[in-house]
Amino acid sequence: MKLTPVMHRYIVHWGEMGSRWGINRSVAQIHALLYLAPMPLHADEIAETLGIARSNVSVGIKELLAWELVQVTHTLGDRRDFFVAQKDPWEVIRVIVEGRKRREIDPTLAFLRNCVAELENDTETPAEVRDRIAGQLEFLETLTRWYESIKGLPRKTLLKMMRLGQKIAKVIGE
Amino acid sequence: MKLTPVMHRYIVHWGEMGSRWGINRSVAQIHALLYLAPMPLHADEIAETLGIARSNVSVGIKELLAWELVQVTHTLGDRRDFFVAQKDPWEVIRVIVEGRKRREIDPTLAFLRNCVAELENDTETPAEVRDRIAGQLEFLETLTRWYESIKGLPRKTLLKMMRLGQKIAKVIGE
DNA sequence: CCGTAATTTCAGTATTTTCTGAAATTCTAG
DNA sequence: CTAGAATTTCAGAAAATACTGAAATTACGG
Repeated sequence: MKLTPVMHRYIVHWGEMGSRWGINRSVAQIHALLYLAPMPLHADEIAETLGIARSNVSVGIKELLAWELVQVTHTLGDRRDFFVAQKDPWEVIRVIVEGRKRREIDPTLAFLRNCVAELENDTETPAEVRDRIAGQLEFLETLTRWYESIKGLPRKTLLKMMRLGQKIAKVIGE
Repeated sequence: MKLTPVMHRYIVHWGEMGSRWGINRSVAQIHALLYLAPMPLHADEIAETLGIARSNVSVGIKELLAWELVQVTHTLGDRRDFFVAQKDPWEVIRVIVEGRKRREIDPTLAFLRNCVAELENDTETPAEVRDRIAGQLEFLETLTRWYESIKGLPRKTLLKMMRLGQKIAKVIGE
């Protein structure tokens, strides 16, 4: 796919952002390209457009499929896989947040619970350390409970809640 | 500082988490250590406890100071710098979110605005691409406006708003 | 089934990031 | 000032991560 200068800059920026957040640059670039592309692309075209190896695209796409940020489609008379990205930014963020929560926050919660349980009868670790870990666990639990309760709400409701929050802030700020 | 097994595991876990989120492992470990430590530590002690080079601690600490997650303190009769971490988990998250917003989200917003402006009279880029970028920009702006309005609210108010959200979710969910 | 196109795998290589240790610099007590 | 302690800098080494290309596998039309 031919990239115009703006598209080019967009993809580079997104790759850069990705790597700052612990996402492979190529993966982020593939995602950016598919996010912009008006039509489904096949792996060879992605590789050629981004100037990376075909095999690299294969691995990257697999990751994006696992994240459910990209889907496979097909055309009649073409055996190749074509890929399309989720185009709704709200949905993109939702999927990323949910994924990182499941892959990173949930295991951390389990880990902290385990630490706190062990510290129950651990006499060598200072009490202050135990309290600190317990406090952090409680904080994370508060946050995730909130997230779990609101994550399924329709977008409209979320937007209303955000506007409500802004109003409250305005009143308090005066 | 002598690490008990739980402390050791905690620091390792935190280092691991850090690197998944684009934070240098040593920096994350130094932060974890100072977060647990009941008293201020000096650089040599940090290096020895974590088994990393003194110079590495120097660089890591500088970064944590820049993030304002760690502060320097001194003791009478001791020329060395001692370091303490911010211990309140709410404050830790607040500082991290604010920092990443300033360093990454704000420049991205500026970048997207620039893209949209250029696309005004760019005939070679498909209209669909322009709309996509504009949509993403609007989304990000909605999110940051909300964040900016509530970020200064007292913790109590935030907690109330979270509980309110959970109630709304419960009612809608029924 | 067969032949070929498409895709995936993965060992080796390249690149990027992180870390070290020695040297330079800064700081302070005397 | 000066001496030594504390800290920082930074070039080079080490480690981690990402990428390539060739070979293997899979998938499909005929």
